[in-house]
Amino acid sequence: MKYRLKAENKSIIFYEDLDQKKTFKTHFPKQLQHELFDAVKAGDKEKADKCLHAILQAIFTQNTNPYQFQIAIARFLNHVIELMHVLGIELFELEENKMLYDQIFELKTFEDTENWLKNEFIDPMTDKVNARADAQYKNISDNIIHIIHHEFESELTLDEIARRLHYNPNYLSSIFKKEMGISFSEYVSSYRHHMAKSWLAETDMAVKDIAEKLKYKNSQNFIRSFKKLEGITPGNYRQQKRSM
DNA sequence: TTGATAGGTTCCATATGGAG
DNA sequence: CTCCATATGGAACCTATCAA
Repeated sequence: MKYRLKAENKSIIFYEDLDQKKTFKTHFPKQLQHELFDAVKAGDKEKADKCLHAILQAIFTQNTNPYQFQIAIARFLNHVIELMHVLGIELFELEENKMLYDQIFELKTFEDTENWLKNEFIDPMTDKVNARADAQYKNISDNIIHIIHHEFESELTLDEIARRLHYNPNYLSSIFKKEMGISFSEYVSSYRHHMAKSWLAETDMAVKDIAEKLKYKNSQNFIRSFKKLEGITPGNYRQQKRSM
């Protein structure tokens, strides 16, 4: 909300003032900027760079006067910095921040401007978003695995875990797969299978008890899925291990 | 966000074989 | 023979995943 108020003060009101007095006009490609910011938020560097280029192109062709061009760039920079704050990214010290606007007027060519914006802002921001996303994915996956390893003896559903970690189940499913290479349910069943094998080999627990512990509704189901994975039934598996 | 789909789970009926 | 654990098959049902 604060951000919104600030943005309105800086851009909209300011912009309307200028427009009404008709002292000069700066054209500004809002739609493109929106696309650019979405690309940055999504960590899509390629698209971000493409959008940046398109924005500058638009600003450049619509503001023939070099002064207008620089004003438009300053405005754009303003928005970029706001985005940075919204995303919680700190690329510069405060003093540096003030000097940024001076730098605009030292940029001689279109290419200079594009490279400067790209290298100083857009790319680093996109990188940070990506790095953060990676770390977060890793974190979330680790959390899920931790839960699975500790609670495989109780009912485990993606919905329940999603609720606990405050994420959408679909989202969780996709990032888990991205990180681990297998889906949540595959991971859970393979972990349970792993535990079943070690119990069969190392304990005298009855098959039906193992089935119950692993949250199968009845032993038939456990036997069925075990056989599917292992090729032999739990009873046979145990015999085989015993005779070794 | 949604709907379709594939694969997994459950329920029910039934078979086999060992123990009492 | 009866009881129990183990094992299989088929149909209904459910759920995670994926693509749109």
